[in-house]
Amino acid sequence: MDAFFAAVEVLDDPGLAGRPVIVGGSGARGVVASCTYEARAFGVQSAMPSLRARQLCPPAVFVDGHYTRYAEVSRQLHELLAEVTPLVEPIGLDEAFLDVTGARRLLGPAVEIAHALRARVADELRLACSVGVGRSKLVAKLASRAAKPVASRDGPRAGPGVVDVAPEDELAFLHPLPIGALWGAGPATVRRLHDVGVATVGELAALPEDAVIRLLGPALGTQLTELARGYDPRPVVPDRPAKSIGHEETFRHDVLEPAELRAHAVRMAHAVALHLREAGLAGRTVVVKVRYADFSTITRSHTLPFLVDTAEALDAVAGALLDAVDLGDGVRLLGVSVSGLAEESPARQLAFDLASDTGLAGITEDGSSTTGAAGLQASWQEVSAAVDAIRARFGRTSVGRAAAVGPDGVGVPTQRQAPWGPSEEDEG
DNA sequence: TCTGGGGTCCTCTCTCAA
DNA sequence: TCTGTTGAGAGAGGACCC
Repeated sequence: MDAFFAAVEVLDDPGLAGRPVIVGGSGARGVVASCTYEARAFGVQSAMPSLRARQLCPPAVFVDGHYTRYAEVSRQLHELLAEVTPLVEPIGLDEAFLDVTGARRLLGPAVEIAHALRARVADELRLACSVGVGRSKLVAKLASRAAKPVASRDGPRAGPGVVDVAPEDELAFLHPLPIGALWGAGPATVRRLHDVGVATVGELAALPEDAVIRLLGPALGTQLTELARGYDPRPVVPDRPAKSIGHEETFRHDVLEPAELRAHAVRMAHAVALHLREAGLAGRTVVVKVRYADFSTITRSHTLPFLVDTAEALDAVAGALLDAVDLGDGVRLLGVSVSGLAEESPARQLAFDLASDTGLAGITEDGSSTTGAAGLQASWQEVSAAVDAIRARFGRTSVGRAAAVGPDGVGVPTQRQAPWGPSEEDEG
């Protein structure tokens, strides 16, 4: 999708059409999540600090964003894509890979499917998208980028909309591109390659693979060499199971008090537990992430011998991990996440663990307590199920623990509408 | 300029058991 | 019993994606 979040905002408020619109956290710690091509003409980009964006584009209209609305449009988009082929692999809310190998007999060549898809998205969602057609994910992705509109000082210039790269043209298409165009080559990798005089995909393709492996390690070295030579056998995978679920927040002001940080941790444990149960999942590894005032970041984790999905069990582990963390000059961001996910019922697992009497001791060497994690999981499981049932009937904010009251004052932590940093309103 | 949030994957180090 | 090797798993950090 082209400038997805910003385009949805313009769709919902036509008064914004033709103006530089920036969706993101408008506060001092916010970043740009998306912006219209009118804003891009001023040099504004995604992930740019909002303060910088404001300097570059004084006439910009800042919108805090409406995440649930974007998710709703995304669902409509994916329903539409699923009508083309069942082989749809979503990449975030606004992108997807489609394997149309099997759809070609019914719908025609891939490039025709691409044009038809663009027209349907424009008709039914009233949004613009760009489509790349290629033999591999890499080529399709880069082709879709080439199909997008271009921001210029005179206003947005329409792109081709659809770019089709034939197999025999792949290397001619890939090799002039900057190295950062390759999937997996971010700023750090680009720097390392620039240091050895490699700036384009073609220059990387000409290097011996073992030299790239020595520079970047076996996994990334092999991957980038193969991509640079046009070899990308990755299939389109429709259903990727989640590997972790978490929640993190950057605070308006650095947190210095342990008690305040613990209160945030309780709230986040509730948010994560809710998300886990809604997904029908439970996890074994609890991870706490702390970002300090100087932006340095640490993580602390603990793997339990049993699955948990209740806020109380998550909070017991997260709290013990947090107790062992030095708050330093203040904490800017706190995150709680769970990995080692499984669909298996925690109740069944726990019954087994209790029966075999394994792994129910505490986790910290200094004796601080998470000894309750197993007991809490067992005792709160039924309560959590009952709370879930009440929320399913009366809404997510109908019931919750007082300790988990969020900044918006509701009794359960909710997914924030605009998860890209505190807004000006928050800071006011 | 001063850096969000939700994720995935890779690498390195350490510990423990065989 | 002690030592060295190896592999698995956990923990931590970093890079990357949208």
